[in-house]
Amino acid sequence: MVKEDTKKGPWTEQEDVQLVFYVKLFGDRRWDFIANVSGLKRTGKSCRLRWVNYLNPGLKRGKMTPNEEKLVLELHKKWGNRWSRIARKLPGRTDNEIKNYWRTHLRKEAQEKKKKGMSSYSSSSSSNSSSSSSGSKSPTVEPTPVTENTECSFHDTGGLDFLVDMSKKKIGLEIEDGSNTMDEIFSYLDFKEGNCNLPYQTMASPIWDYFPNDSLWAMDEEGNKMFMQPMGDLFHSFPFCNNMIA
DNA sequence: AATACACTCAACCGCGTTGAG
DNA sequence: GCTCAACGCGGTTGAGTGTAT
Repeated sequence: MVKEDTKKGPWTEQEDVQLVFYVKLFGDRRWDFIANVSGLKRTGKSCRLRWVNYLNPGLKRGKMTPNEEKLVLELHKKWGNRWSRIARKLPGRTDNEIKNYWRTHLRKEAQEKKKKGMSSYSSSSSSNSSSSSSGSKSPTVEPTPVTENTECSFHDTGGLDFLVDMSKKKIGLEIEDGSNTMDEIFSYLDFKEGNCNLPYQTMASPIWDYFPNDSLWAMDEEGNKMFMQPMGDLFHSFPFCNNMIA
């Protein structure tokens, strides 16, 4: 199906909020479905990309740590440009982020070291050369444990500033500084790490209380197939959504 | 202060894979 | 087994930003 007037280019704040809302509602799998029901004039592909690379609350932002850098080098040496595979070993980092990082930082570095005849990669920028695995050619490099409690977690590094600002301005959340802001936002959306992948059927989310029982689903003309009604306007029927984008 | 150049990263594109019908 | 739509991945692009001259 060819989508007419599909939007491209940078995402707006409202689109982001809307996408977060619908992913929260339906999980992060059915991207074409989400693209359709959300009313966003985006392809499912575009929605997925935006979520995976930017909106996902599990993302970690900020500079790569020396350990992460080292791990990327090790894994790239082992797997080549299998970015998504490498990304799975670095919690909170996306394939796109690692790919970009590699291209801008590490590729040059690795090439230079190769020229100099170094037999294995190791991060020169890593001051942590005394790490227990230093010099090891072991293929199983333990990733630095990256948790939401580390100092440079996504929440703490000011990701999604727009949501923060918007929350301050439009939701009325009282946020004093940068800490906890995203927690507050996602908490507000009842959207915490760890349950964002839940299929909507199993989400014990009060968000469903908002839905009228018979407004989401309808039968097709033959009456033999249920389908989800377009919900572009439904987003606006939630009080807090209107508050957010008003 | 203005300009050029370098860098970063969000987003798009094309293609291969997967799974439902 | 075949077809087609959706998904996921890797490569690439280009706008925005930073830095050097």
